[in-house]
Amino acid sequence: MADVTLRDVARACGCSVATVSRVLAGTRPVGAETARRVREAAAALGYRPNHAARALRGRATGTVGLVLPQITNPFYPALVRALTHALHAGGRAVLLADCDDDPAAEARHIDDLLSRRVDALLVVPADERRSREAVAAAAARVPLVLLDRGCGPGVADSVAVDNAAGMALVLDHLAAAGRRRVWFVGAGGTASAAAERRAAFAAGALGAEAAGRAVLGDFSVAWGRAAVDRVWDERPDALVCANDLIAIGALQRLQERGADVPGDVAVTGFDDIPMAALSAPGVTTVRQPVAELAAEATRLLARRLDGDAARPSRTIRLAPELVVRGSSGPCRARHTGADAAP
Amino acid sequence: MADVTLRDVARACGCSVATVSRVLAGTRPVGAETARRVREAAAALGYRPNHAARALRGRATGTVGLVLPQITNPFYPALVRALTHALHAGGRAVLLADCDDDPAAEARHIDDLLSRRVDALLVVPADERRSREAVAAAAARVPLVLLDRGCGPGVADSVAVDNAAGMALVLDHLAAAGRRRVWFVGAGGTASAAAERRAAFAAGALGAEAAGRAVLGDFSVAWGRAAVDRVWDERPDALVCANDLIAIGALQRLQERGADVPGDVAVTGFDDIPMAALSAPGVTTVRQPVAELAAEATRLLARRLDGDAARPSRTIRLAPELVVRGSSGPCRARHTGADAAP
DNA sequence: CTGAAAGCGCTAACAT
DNA sequence: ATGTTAGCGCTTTCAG
Repeated sequence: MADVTLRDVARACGCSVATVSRVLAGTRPVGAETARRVREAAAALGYRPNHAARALRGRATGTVGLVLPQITNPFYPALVRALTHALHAGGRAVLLADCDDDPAAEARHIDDLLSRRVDALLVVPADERRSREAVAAAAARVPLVLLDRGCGPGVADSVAVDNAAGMALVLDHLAAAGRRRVWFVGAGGTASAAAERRAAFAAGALGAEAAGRAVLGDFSVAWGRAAVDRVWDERPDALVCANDLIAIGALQRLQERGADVPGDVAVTGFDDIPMAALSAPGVTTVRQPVAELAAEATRLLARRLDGDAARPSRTIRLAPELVVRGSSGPCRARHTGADAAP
Repeated sequence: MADVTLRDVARACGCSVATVSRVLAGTRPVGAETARRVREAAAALGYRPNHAARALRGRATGTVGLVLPQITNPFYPALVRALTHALHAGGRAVLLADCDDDPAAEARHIDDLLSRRVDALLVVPADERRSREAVAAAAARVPLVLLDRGCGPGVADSVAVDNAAGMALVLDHLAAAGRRRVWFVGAGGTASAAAERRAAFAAGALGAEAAGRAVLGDFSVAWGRAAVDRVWDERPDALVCANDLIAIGALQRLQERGADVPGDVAVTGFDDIPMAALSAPGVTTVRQPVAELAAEATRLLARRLDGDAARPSRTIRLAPELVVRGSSGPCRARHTGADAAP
């Protein structure tokens, strides 16, 4: 069961290691007959190239690092799936690291991945500001693409959903449905998705004073629940949540307090995680184009990998899609209060 | 920005590469003063060991392959998180592969990971039977631990939840609550979790004819919904589902058809995915001990890696925990029919 | 078109 | 305690 090397194959088919290497890598023209013999011998012996040796000799490891802030955030599994499939299709392997939303852990992981000589890095930064240093340093050494969240301007190539456009879709939808007391339930902090979504709400909010109708917490179900208690007395007729987890928490708590959703209050989310379709009513949300996100990210990587590395960084924003579900259905007569009968 | 090698460090501090290597790897005693100088120079130059070279020279890559059937199954993110954290803590990196439930893709990924010289493999096999060949072949080459699902007896070390014990917990709970017309909504196929759970239901079902009260589909929300329509006319007072996704689908469909859960019908799941806590009512389920699963798996790996590789394979079964939520609350008077008033 | 040979960066004998 | 040296398996000049 000892490993079969190029030398073994060369010996078996009576030619040199160089020839075998050339046949198997397809680097240079080789005699047709020789090539056949080599391939046969390699197959017979069960030859498997040693990636470590290849990596040492050449420059590439055929490996890409994927750094996530929190794999348990239900938005990421679909993204991971799309990315790994795209990368595997290109013959690369994926080294995965999860940071638990901790920029220090993120920096350590990036460091470790670099010392493992990944050909490139895909990073969903934990924090727009505090991730910047490690990301910028890494981007100077290998092609690096930021995904889903940014990290300051010009740091690296980046591909993300257009958060502003997504919020605009939501606000238009609610306005068209006659919702007037719209509150934003957002996330604080400096993760770029959080910041962009709350800025977009403020910018797009209906009327001047509406921009002030915002409460901030984090991207969690628990915060969604708490936020309902915070805004309850304001009698909102719509809660625009910064992601689906918040929306699901808000929906639950509203129902516990006896509000009719969507009759009294509409609720919207962002991301379109699987759970969003499964609550009752389903959560109206903004779908992130996960497949396109992954495709664009791998395209950017490929461009860096076999193009000039020095090109200025490029930012790609993908258009999101509004997914209308029950949670933003028709509202009933206004000013009836949350606990009134229909 | 060129890479700093051992030679550079050696030159900078006036000693040999061997000494530097010894200091940095801590393999052999080195003079305290020299060691200090070496470490200083390494830090000053920003030396980073080249894992490819290390892997080529020694035998280990410090890398473990993790092969999953479907990362988008909401049970896995928590498992991936626990595993990657445990492995990173041990200085290893994790190569991730997702198979889309396809044993052929699984075999290809295992093959690729082996040729990348992973030190070990963690595999959640896609199928008990059709994964066996690739898994057995891989287990002959590197330490391999099966997770969450088995792959036939004696193929490799394995750690999983005790599915039979979990089902027993559920059945006891329902019996104690007075449920008598209990149906099993399971998954067909040969994935071992599916097979074990349906066998456990049949074995533990209350009464002889109860064992026949089972319908089989797959591990999905859609199947849970469809299953309700299949068993509706039997007027079950409890649906024991083979996992939480099925349970959530069943719960939804029951409510759509006007059944009261848990008044008319109790619903239970398995796994305790995040969603299970978020439906209304919450889904009573069997919690998989994810942290322990990951801990045991890494312990088994460690044992193989620095122990004798030839030891007979060992199977570890972890006790699950029943999590009681609203979906299995008190039932009301029996034989009233699903649409009767309280 | 093919072979011989020089390393990639590192570790582990083997010397000193 | 430290230095010297021989490769790990592969790709890639450089000769032939």
